[in-house]
Amino acid sequence: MSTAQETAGGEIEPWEEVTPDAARRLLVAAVEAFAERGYHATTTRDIASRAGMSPAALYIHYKTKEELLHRISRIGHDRALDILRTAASGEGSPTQRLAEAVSSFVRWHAGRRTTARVVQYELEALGPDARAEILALRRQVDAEVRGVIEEGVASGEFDVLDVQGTTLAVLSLCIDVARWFNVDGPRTPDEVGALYADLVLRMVGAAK
Amino acid sequence: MSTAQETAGGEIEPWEEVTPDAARRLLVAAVEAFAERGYHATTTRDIASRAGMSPAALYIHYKTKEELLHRISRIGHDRALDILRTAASGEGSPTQRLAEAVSSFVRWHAGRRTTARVVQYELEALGPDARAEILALRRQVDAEVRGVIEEGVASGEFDVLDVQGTTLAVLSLCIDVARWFNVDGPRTPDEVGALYADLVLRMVGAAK
DNA sequence: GCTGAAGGTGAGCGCTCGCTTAGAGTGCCA
DNA sequence: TGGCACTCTAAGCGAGCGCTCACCTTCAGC
Repeated sequence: MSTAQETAGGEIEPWEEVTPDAARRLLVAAVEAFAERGYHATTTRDIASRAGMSPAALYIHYKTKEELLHRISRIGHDRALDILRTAASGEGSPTQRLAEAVSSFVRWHAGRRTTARVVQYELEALGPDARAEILALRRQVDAEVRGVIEEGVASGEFDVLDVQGTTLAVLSLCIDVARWFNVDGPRTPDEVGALYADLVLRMVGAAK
Repeated sequence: MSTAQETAGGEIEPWEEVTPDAARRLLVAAVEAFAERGYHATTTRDIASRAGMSPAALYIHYKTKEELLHRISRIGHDRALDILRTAASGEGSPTQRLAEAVSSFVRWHAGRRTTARVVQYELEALGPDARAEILALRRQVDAEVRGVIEEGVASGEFDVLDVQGTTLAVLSLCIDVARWFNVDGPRTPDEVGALYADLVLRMVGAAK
């Protein structure tokens, strides 16, 4: 049995590590509000009322509004890094692992779009210390993707002129999904993941 | 002689259409502030003081803070669309025109990063009417890129399974440049433009 | 020299923000 | 049953927000 709860849709709810229950409800409410309006446009009163609590209740579980963002960003980056690591260190050729990394990373950005939006676009609202901690995680994200591409180049499967530039472009493509993906749109997260994996394999010159 | 002024760096300053001078200074100050901190985290006092004026002066030239964002977004989208139209309707094969479209669009996002950030990421701060107007421009942006890809498919130069999905991915790649590009980083806008044009041609299966 | 339009300022209004405080309700254990 | 720890609320503080208003300066036209 998984340690993570699953929703009706079969998607993993990644906030089970946040306790007690009231703290988790506040955090989930904050993710939704930050994703919809952005950190600065969200009020603590809005977060509390979404969680069905009074404004003061927020400060029992979190010192400041920024701490809420920090917790969300930290957990979200951990999850994103975990997804990439699992794919990058799995079995199979660099081609297969890059395809799996891109498709699972994209699925996460599309399927958990609200979280991904906060994680990818609200970084600058963090203070210097928290931002530095998160930036370290992002360098690890970059390193995972770059590693797979380097292996593919070394094995001769890939044909890449600028490894770091291509790494950046691959991540760029995946991350931007959080900006445009629409749950009510014509594509499922799985479909976008498959399409983007194909496009990325083309970008690195992998044989089909 | 061009109707646009040029800076010392040779880059076109696109705000010459904004008059009088004080209104332009306020608008340029707002672009910088919105790009740095986001629309909601920027105060009208900050904008005015960057322009060397008192807080009240802003309201002589603009009805509200949101009108400033609207003007910036409108002019920026017009410029972005103009860049794409010029490239897409130019001479040469679909391959050449797609490469030119991507490289010039990316150059704009990198070289005029502050404007591009506001244009691409502060859309949701606009009210319903203004947002609808801007969304119409974005559909035209999409149509320009899709048009070139469709021509390449029709001529047999491109090998694309999902034209609309690939169009979205191409635009996605270009737009995300505004998020990560760093003026002090190792790459010039020209270099990123050339790299991304190459990557996009690979994505559409164009012969090298 | 006078006038009106245009562009500017200092002061501050009404409001909402993030956050605090005093105290009430609830359940656990001696 | 009493007391304590924990959780939550009602009320509201000080600060800073977008924006306004009364007034000042500059300058072209007569």
